Amino acid sequence: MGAMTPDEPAAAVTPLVTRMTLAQQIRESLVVRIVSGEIQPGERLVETKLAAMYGTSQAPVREALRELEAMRMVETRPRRGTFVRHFVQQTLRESYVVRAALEETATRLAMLAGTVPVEALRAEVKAMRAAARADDASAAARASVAFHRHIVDAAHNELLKLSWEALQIEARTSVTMVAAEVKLKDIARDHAELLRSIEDGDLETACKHARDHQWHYADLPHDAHGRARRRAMMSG
Amino acid sequence: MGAMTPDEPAAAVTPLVTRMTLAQQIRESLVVRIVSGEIQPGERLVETKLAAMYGTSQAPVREALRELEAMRMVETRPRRGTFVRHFVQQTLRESYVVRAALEETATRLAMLAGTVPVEALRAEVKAMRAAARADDASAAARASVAFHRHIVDAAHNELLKLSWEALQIEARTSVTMVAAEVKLKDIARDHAELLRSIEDGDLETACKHARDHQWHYADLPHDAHGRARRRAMMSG
DNA sequence: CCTTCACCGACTATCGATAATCGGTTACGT
DNA sequence: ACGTAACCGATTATCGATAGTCGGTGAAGG
Repeated sequence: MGAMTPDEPAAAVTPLVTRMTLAQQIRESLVVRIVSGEIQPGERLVETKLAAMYGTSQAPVREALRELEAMRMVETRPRRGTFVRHFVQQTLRESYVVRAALEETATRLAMLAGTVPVEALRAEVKAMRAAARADDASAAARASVAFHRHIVDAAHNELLKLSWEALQIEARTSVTMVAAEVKLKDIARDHAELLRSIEDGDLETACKHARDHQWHYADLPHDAHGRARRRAMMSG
Repeated sequence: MGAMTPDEPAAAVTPLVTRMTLAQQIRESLVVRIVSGEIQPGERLVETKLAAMYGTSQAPVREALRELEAMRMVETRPRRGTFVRHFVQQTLRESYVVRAALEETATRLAMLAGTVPVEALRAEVKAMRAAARADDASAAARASVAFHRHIVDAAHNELLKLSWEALQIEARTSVTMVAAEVKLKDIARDHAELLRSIEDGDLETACKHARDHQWHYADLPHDAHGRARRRAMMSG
């Protein structure tokens, strides 16, 4: 584990941030260390060690761990301890299928409620096109995530949003783009098509489009971890 | 707050349940009390009071509250306290929509892979019928959850399973049954129908059935808190 | 009468210590 | 040598006590 030692509350440095509770600060720190890879998947997080490391008692650490658990970044077994989840355990492939489920529903809800933010979606597609021209994969990924988040938001279902966010789309999207060598222009095109079907107002078609849009990615080659799933997974 | 006073850990009463940590026991108790309405929306949950009430220290109570927060049943503002959400009932409603999304997909995956555990599903339906005859709502709820869990398991998608479990179906199901005054016989019948459509092998029909099955509950009257949702939410 | 500020009581956030439990290890009986 | 039971070290779950913060209250000032 790292050597980070927040020996000082650094009150002067973070006059505003110190408003956060210790637990929150510890949580954020752990998130960074996990996603950055400093803390390896499968690694055990010992409460007392962390407490010593951060210079606090066990209590705030426990709380931080609980929040991480809610975020699905770690796994806690009573009286056993908490462990960093294996990223492979949640393959990219799987995430796309779940995204498909949630986003299809989000599309349905948003269209039924007439709350689809068409303008915002157009803007994101535009951003994707620009990113494609500039060959900026990162920007394209961001726009794509924003596009889908707009839809999920428009569904006005907090729990749906929560579930969606829990998938940590951001963290996975960029990976896919690189691993699957997706053409940036194709991304822009795909989203434009999805948007068009939504604008057309045909509920079932749009929903199916939303679903297939994601299932498509699930079927792309990713990496060594993603065990090949049967082709049949592509919806008929 | 209510008058409930578990002055006794009731160790003799719950020899098995004691395997759970105090925090978990407290959480379950609070869930019941909140969804049953004993604890009103907006009500403040004072950690020290609860600790005294349950005969524990503040720590397990805090943990229970954190879990409730993750479940979106309460809201915590640092150094302010935690309050029961006003949207508990709506959240219940929302959960059915999300369940619908996930279970529809689970059904699709399981059917495509040919891994639907038909026998197990039949057994659960049978259990529901028995529960209906015995007028045992608790048993019916358990069978229903088991039924759907079988399907989700059969999809063989870890992340889907994870997302589904995160909805805390158990905690919510019993509530709906009471709150919505669902007829136990209807439950058995609904599941039997869903099962039949799966057995028939018609993918799209079964999927739609799986979805409508849940959306139906989302549309049931719950209580005064759940603001009515537009009928249009019922899928067309 | 309305706004400002120090003070007060109520609670939360955090601490340090203790009780309990888990997995592994060692000693023992066969 | 093998299976079983008591023992151990490590770590979590829980406790009881304390420090600090928040909202409200009432006096002081305009």
